[in-house]
Amino acid sequence: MEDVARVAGVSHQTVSRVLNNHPNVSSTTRERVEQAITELGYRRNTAARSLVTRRSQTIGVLGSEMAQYGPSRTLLGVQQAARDSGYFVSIASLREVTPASIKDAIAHFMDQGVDGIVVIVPHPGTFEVLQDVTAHVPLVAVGSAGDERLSGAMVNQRQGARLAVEHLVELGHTRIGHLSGPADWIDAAARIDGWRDAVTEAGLEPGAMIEGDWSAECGYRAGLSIAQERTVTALFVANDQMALGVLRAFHESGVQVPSDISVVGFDDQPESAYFIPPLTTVAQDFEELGRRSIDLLVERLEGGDPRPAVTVEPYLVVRSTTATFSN
Amino acid sequence: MEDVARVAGVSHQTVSRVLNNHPNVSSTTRERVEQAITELGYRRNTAARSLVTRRSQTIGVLGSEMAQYGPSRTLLGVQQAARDSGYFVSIASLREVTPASIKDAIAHFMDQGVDGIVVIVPHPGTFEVLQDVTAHVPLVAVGSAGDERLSGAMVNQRQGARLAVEHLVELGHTRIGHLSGPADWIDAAARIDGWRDAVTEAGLEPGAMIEGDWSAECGYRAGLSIAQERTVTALFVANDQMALGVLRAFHESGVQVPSDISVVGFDDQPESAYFIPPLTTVAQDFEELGRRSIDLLVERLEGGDPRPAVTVEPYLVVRSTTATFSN
DNA sequence: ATCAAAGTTGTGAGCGCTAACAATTGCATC
DNA sequence: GATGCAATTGTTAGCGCTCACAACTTTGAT
Repeated sequence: MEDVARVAGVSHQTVSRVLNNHPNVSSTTRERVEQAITELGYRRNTAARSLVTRRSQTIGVLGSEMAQYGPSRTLLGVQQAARDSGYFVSIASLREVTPASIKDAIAHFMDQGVDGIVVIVPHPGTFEVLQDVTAHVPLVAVGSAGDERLSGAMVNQRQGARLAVEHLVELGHTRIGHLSGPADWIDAAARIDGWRDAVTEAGLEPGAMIEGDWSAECGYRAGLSIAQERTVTALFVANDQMALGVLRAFHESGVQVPSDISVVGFDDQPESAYFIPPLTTVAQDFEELGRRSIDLLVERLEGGDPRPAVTVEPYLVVRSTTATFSN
Repeated sequence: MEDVARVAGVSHQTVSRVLNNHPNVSSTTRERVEQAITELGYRRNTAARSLVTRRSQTIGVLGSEMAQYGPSRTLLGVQQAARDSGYFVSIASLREVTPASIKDAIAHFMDQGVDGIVVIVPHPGTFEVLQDVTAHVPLVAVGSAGDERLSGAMVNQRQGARLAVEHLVELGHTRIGHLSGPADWIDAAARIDGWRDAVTEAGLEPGAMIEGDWSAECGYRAGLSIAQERTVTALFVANDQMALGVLRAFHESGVQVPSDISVVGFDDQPESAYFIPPLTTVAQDFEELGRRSIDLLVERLEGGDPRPAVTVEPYLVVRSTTATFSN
């Protein structure tokens, strides 16, 4: 910086002012300094800057299940938005989600001196742990509806489930089952509620519900038992991976989709359009979710008042696993 | 730090020595200092430390296609290994891979003052761009076989393709086609070579090859045309997503898998076991790939000599899309 | 011409840490 | 008991930057 100052014929402080866009710098000096900067290829030292400003321009992203479609996609949005807002993004992904591993990761971020933290951990216990932690920096949890202080953007899961059910009701189905995610997951619970509400509102009895674990394997097993019992004519599955397993189980069991049983998934992964048959599913914009969460966090970092959580709306994508029921 | 020193009754420098595991500190003082540290909940300031040591303990990870299975999985390994080695991980994922966006991301990392960079960008042009950049820090490119100076760990793609072909040959197939990835991608090219070599070595003529783009959609289209022409009895597909599309195309065209045509994929995504029918595929350990690459980088960061690239071996997972050919 | 107010630039200190060196201590040797 | 050496501890400076404040320059009104 001293070098730049010398070349531009000003003091180091003036260079600093140019760099920080201070108002009271004459345009001629500013130009001279900027020229010196490009001439010398000068880049300001982040460590020194952080030392005095006590801000690192870094956002920590705490994630789990990062190999899955939803979270990895959300991370993409988070990362892009953060970089666009001039922040560096540091990540820590949890191999296993335990209070200890969460605290460990938060400590890691505190050591690093991050300015804020985004949590992309869809597990239920997470938020209680986070409340204890009090990281001394703003913290936003993607998809959490729990605590006002730490809730980021979230997808209206309930509405997504409603969309799926209403579609099935319109097709004339009266016995609509649900293969859910683990009931203690926030998202899974919301989808269960949405399913039950929408079915009830349509004047129907909720069909059988099976609690799954999000995996294709468990979808397969659930599918086999549903195929055997045949108590429902339509099945709302809480994610596309389980739906894949269900489709295979039905295929093996001789259950025709959609003529015997209709199936609706959730997530709209890119592959879902190529399932056999192509999957009708509820799409959610994960990247947007990430982006919005960062916007919220950045606003808070730059001194804005905590705003209410924002909601991203899902939408239905109709493909070939749903058809009118006519028995 | 001054506070800790006061509590422990020593100078700040001694505290620093304890923190950095310097040898010449008596065990009694060390203990006293450590106790003071936990008592005060002291954490050393990274920015100040970086300022004087000129190292940030941060590794930058440059990625693209992060929503895909392979890259996101690799990132997981990279991230874990880096954290285990005491480094922070900063990420920048490219929305589109262009020389400009790559240079931009590298500049971002240089601004941040990362100690080293890992590149997880499977696009071919990347490496030429990286050679220009000369980031002034060690740089490792995952999966690159090109330049000695920047090659990290890589999967033996050629061997993977060979495994797939040999399996098909053993089953009695003589007309083995290939649905490849974009031919200018490093991985795709290696798989093409491996396929051609293995087929030739078995004393056969290579069957038809179609160049795809990794997507399920393109697999679907390729599958339709292959089903129509029926010039091969076995198809080696360069990734599982395209294989999914192929399976659907065959299903729609009335081609039975595996009795009419056998199919082998590549990657072994978790879903592949639930395709209809379950996919025989070549598995590769992406996390290991990431871990090894970081090990290489860290070694270089800590002053080790540049070592030759390490190789991760893939293996075949036989499921239900392959069967003996007997016509 | 004189002064106040605003605009512009420079000076000095210090953020929290580590590296180099200086000072002190303990201990074996002569 | 004096001497030398190693082990341990303390002192000082400075990494590159921003902040608070001081100093200077311009402008326009009196």
